[in-house]
Amino acid sequence: MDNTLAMVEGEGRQRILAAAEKLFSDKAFDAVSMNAIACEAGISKANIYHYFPNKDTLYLAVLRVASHNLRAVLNEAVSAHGSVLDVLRHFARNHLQALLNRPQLVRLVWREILERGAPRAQEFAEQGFADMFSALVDVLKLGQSRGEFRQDFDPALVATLLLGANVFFFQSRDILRHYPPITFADDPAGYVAGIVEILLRGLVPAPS
Amino acid sequence: MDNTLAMVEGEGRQRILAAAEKLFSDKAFDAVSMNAIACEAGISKANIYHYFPNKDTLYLAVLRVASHNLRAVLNEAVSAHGSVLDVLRHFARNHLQALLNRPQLVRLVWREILERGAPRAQEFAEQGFADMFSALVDVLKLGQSRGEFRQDFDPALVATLLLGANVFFFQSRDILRHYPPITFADDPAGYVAGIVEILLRGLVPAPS
DNA sequence: TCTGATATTGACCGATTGGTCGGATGTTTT
DNA sequence: AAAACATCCGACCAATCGGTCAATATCAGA
Repeated sequence: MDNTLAMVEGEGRQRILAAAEKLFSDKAFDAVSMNAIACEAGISKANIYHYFPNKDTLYLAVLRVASHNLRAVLNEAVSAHGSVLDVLRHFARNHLQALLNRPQLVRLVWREILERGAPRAQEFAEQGFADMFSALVDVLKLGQSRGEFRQDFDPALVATLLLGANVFFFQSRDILRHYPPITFADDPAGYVAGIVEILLRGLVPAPS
Repeated sequence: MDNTLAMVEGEGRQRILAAAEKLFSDKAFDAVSMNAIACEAGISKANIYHYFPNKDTLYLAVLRVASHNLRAVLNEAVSAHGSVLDVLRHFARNHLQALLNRPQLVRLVWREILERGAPRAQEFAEQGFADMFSALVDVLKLGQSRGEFRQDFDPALVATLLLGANVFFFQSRDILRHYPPITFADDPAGYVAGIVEILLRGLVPAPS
């Protein structure tokens, strides 16, 4: 019976996890030392080993919670209502906004996806993908069954296209920014709106 | 007057660069030791320092040549002729094919883009971007001026969308593969064809 | 054949790495 | 109070890190 201060069950653990998440999201696994993590967490290095048996386990734990949180954030951003078209628009906008709101989590998980030879936690990433995909594919299928979308495209392909556009925007935002003809680098909402509009209406003028 | 064998001016240099490129493309900077590079190149570690003053310089050199080669490969893939529509299709297909043909180069450059706090060679990446973008934007603008495309979209935005779709496909191909509703993970040509078709015609049925 | 320059190496260096250990702090339970 | 427990840390360890250096091997031009 004391939650007086700093003793609320696993407080030390979470301090370590938070510090590790912060550092691992900026630099790669080998570029982050246990010393740096301990320093960031304000504890001693040896103390980390009281909670985690080794560096890999700690990293795995960080990745697990990060993936879980990111998944929650993204799933939360999905829910919408109204016409299929509105749902699609909301989905795209909220998805990108969620990515931009939690850059640490996104970078952490995405780096793991890109690293080779070490499928340490591909399962996590796949779970996140699965959720996004199925939700988006469902929306598209609904649109098709309602006749609001044409029937002759693969919903999974369009889902890939849309999610990819958002992820790409997130990843290369800094580069896009100092590139003259691009005006939407700092206007994610405008970017998404433009993309969705193009997706819906296409590049080719409608036959009159 | 001897190119008999193994003495063709900077042969040692290139061996080192090749080994470093291979290792750096799989693992991050700190995860690759000079020892590993020397071993991969079949020489001694000390010998590396005869050609490169330190690890950073070597990495920079690797990134420089990789970026240059990637840029050449991508630019080569761009050239096309025929109707604007055909040019666009060729562009998209060849661009993705170029990415898939040189996964090492792409991963190397792209990792550098994603790493934080160390803009070691962002210039290289930006150059590659600039080329692709301007080429693609030009195609789209041409289509607009010819009236083959509608006028009310931002060419830079569509270029981002298309390039992003390809990069995203390249990056997350492994994940896409073991995801049931996706049938195009091993069919890049089909993927690109589907994407371009959607881009051109849009999701919404043409008004009859 | 001598000479100067370029390649190449093994041995070594200080620093840092991930990880261990014994003991010093409490806190809780008995 | 004392045993039992979780928490925390300074000091230490072997291994590896990036990097240096003196010594050799190789070879072109004289």
